[in-house]
Amino acid sequence: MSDDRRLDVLRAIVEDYVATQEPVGSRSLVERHHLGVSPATIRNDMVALEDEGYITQPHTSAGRIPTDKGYRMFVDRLATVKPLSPAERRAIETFLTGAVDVDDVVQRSVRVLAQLTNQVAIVQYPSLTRSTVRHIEVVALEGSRVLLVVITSSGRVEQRIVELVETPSDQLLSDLRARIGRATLGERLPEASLRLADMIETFDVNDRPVVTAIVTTLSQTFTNERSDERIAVGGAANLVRFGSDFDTAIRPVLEAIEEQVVLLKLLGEATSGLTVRIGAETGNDSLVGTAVVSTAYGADDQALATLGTVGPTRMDYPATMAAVSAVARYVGRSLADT
Amino acid sequence: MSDDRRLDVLRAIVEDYVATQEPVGSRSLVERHHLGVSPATIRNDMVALEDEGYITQPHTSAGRIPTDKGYRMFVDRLATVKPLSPAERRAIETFLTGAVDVDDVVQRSVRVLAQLTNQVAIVQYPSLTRSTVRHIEVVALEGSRVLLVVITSSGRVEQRIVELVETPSDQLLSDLRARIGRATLGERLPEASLRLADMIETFDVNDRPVVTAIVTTLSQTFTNERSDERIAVGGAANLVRFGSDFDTAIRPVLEAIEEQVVLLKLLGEATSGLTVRIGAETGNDSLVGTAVVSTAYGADDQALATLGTVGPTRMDYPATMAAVSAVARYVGRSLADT
DNA sequence: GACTGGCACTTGACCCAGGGGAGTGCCAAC
DNA sequence: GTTGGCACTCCCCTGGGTCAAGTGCCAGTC
Repeated sequence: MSDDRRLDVLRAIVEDYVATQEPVGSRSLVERHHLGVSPATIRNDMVALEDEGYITQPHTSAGRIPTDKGYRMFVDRLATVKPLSPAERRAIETFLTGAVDVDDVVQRSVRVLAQLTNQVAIVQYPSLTRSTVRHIEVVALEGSRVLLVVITSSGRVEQRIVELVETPSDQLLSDLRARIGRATLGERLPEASLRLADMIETFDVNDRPVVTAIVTTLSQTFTNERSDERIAVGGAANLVRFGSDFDTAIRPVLEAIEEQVVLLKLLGEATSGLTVRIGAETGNDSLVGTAVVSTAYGADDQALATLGTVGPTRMDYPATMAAVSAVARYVGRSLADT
Repeated sequence: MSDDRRLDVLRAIVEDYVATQEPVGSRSLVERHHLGVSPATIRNDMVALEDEGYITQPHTSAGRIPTDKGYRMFVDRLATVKPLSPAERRAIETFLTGAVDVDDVVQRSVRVLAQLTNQVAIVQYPSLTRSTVRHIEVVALEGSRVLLVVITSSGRVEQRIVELVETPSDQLLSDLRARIGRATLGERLPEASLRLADMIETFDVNDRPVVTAIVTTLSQTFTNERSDERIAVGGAANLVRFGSDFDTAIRPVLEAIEEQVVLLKLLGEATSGLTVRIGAETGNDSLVGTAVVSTAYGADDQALATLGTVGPTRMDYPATMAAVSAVARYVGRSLADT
């Protein structure tokens, strides 16, 4: 028995099942793919594939459907890249150009990704801890309030208002501004935070209260976990495609995308490559039958955060993978411009 | 036949149907409410209520369910206010205190509202056009880039980066800063935008390119429709409660909450009072069986934006209405502090 | 005139059996 | 290794029959 053909059969089963959503039998398989052998032969291959755990039958007299292991094999060895159509490329481009700020980029990319893949799209906001400080501004407001603005290399702008106990002198502020700049410019945020902490003692004791208040607020902003966890979700309407059984198929996903923590886990570590996690590989037991396609994105060569889609395991992997990496590429480029 | 009792019957039907999700018959009605009459009498009342269009039967031999008109009557005349429990009050309070910025306030309130009502919660970000300018900052960045920061009375901070053709002098910038401040401080954003436009001609012709670039960007920021349309949605998992028929009950809502424009329409105009829109009153044909409870919220006495919930018409109106107005109150207070 | 008990009627929900069809596994033959 | 044939399995659909809930109506009572 030829090993090659057996893999061809697996590929055909995955493709057909993804297309029709129905168990695929030996007869329809030979009809739709020119395999050059009879249904009986295919059946032999099928039992072999089933023995190895790549496919399974919902019930005795039904066709076969791929198992998670089958999908994995498909993704790893059988899928051929499916380049985006020019129309799709153009869609991404027109969607993302015209974004005015980082918020906008994220919102738009989540929309376009959901639309391209017909799945639920997830985009993590550019990570703070992985960016560097591009600019810090300290602005006196009315009274003893001070506005702090941090601009990061990823174009993200964070601001905080600090209520001070006394109104600081202009001189102190400009001094502070200069020293903060010297200490943090170009540094990664976590390091910048450390540098700032060291800085407090270099100031006159009288100024300490003001300096401390400002510097610690900045530090907090730099290491603020919450903003590192920000996530945008889109395409919830595509949950329809998860199947008809609401309770087992749709509800868990709906619940997962409400929980930022779960979502972050799903997206996974921002490794640079495209990652596909199928079924149990998602690390979430309640998400049987769902798969996550994710990748890191970043300005330049630096990974800033992750984005991806979550959909049913019976998804069009080549198309989804192409869309995810294309959007990631464009988002990275778009952020570099901001 | 007593009109009073007939309304009592309607109230009982609404309450039972909301509680059980099943058509309610004359027998169970007299059992669960001490109406003091026999099922047969109730039946007579029921045909009257049905003739007037307040209730209907799914099929000939089933119990009655309220029509949209019935719910409306219930909300308008029959519902008794159901004050929040102390635990619920505390939940709102602890959820909203500790919010670091406006973004955070909105995110948290959408969560708490969804949790309290077990419905889909919608919170519109504080409107820009209805706020006034609290502070504007113009900061020179590296090269010929300039950072513009706008702080509004609602605590919202918008920022834009402008790429200029030439590097402006410090003197020009501080002049600009002063004049912009004078022209816009305390003004509503649309008016501030007009004032800025008038300002350009008061500058030296040589400075015009720089001034124009900065001022028009500010203007755009003030009148940016997109940010006026920003909305947070939460509690999508509660869609479960909309019923079991995915296509007719859940999908339309899912689609609606993906579309900002539709959402904004749903929330409706930011009138000051609590508004309940039932079925067709939502103005959206595909949302049969859903109702929207919304209200304006604001700092001080000024309406800034709207928030609310969308749920099935068979919802617990008194509880939902109480939760929505309570959250609105707290959000308003919380924004005033920021 | 309002209320009540009784009763026939309607109708969806549930259960069960039987036929049809798609697909399989196995086997003997090539 | 491949193929056609064939018996078998099991889901799906349909139809009929029962059941329970609830109604509408009517005659009688207060």
